[in-house]
Amino acid sequence: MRHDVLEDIFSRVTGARIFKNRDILRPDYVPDTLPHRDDQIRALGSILAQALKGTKPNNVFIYGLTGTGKTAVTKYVLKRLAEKASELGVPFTYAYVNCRQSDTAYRVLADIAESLGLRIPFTGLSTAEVYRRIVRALNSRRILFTIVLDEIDFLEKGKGENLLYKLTRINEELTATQVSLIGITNDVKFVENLEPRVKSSLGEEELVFPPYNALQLEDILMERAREAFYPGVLEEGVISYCAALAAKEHGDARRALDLLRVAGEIAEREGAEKVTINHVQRARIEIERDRVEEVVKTLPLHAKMVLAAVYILTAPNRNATTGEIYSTYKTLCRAAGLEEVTQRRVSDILNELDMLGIINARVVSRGRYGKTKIVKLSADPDAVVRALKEDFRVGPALSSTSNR
DNA sequence: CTTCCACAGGAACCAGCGGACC
DNA sequence: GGTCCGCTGGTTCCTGTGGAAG
Repeated sequence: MRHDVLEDIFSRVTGARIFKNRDILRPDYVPDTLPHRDDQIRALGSILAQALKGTKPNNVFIYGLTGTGKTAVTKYVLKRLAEKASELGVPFTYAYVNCRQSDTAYRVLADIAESLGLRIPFTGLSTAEVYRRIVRALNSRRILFTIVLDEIDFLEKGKGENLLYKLTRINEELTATQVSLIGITNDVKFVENLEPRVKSSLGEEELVFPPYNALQLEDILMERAREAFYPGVLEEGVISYCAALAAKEHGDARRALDLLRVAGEIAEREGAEKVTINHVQRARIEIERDRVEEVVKTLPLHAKMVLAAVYILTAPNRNATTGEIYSTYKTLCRAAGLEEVTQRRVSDILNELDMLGIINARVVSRGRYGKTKIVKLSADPDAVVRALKEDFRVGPALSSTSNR
């Protein structure tokens, strides 16, 4: 995202030599070794190894917080298994679906179909039709098929459940092929709310990925840093500092890697010879800022309007209520010549902004004075306002009404 | 103890769009 | 070219509710 062609050229010219291979620190890079995940690799491996004998492996459910290596381990084991299977001449394939990217039943099925080599249009077919095609494709050949549903909790409620139910029962419709499922989630509550029949079927085996502690994160970072950076460019303590920061946030390895990568980028940008702890501190701020701007920029129009209203009403020590926000929002809309949405919708928008971590909304009862949400900005206000101004010109309205 | 504010948030439904099918 | 989809971003109507004021 922050990759900049010119930057590379500049740094080469100015002779900054920080990164040997930056991509190794990217979150989607699957390394050859996964430190401190031997137990999980062994467990998953022994479950899936059934496939090599030509029998269907049990379905697996994998839990663990973000950045605990669930995806990496799963991909790694499946890749190795597929290699082994083709070596042994066992017909085995798998589909990997990220349910956050493909967050509807239709898209999940489309992804699965595509890994089977079917061509499925973006839209236009009914989900039932896609499902039928998958069944037909599976029946026409003889393979063991594993479906990975990563971030399964992102499937919409109701419909998603239906899909899961269907997938757990798909074997009943199949003759030649057997399908096993791997569900991955970081939301423990998701499993609790699952329909019992789906839960029991999907959870034939369960695997828990514990968070990494600071020391383990350090090992991971060391390993990657060796490949990613030139020797000696990391100042003493940088790795353990990244590890410590990420360990505080529930041992998220992705976070740790991001910090290290961005710190390196900052160092390179300013032509420093070494990556220092100060670079890491700035990296933390920059990552957060980028995230906020990215999220705000892609917000729908009225969500931006609502956010602008929140911005105007909240100062460091002042919170806003739903009612206040709604009337400010209406004023903004009128000023911009827009039709305003209902308060009901604004209430939902506030919840959405809360979930995105841009604002902080909690419902309180003020007794006689009713029940409301009190809202404050939780993201960096400067980042918010910068993103708002960029593609939507509330600039003048904001600065003239702003109480900052 | 009751009232009653100021909303929360569920349910159902809708318009309009892009896109594939036949 | 009509028909059928799913998705997004709404709408309408609604019942529910914590706790200060009376």
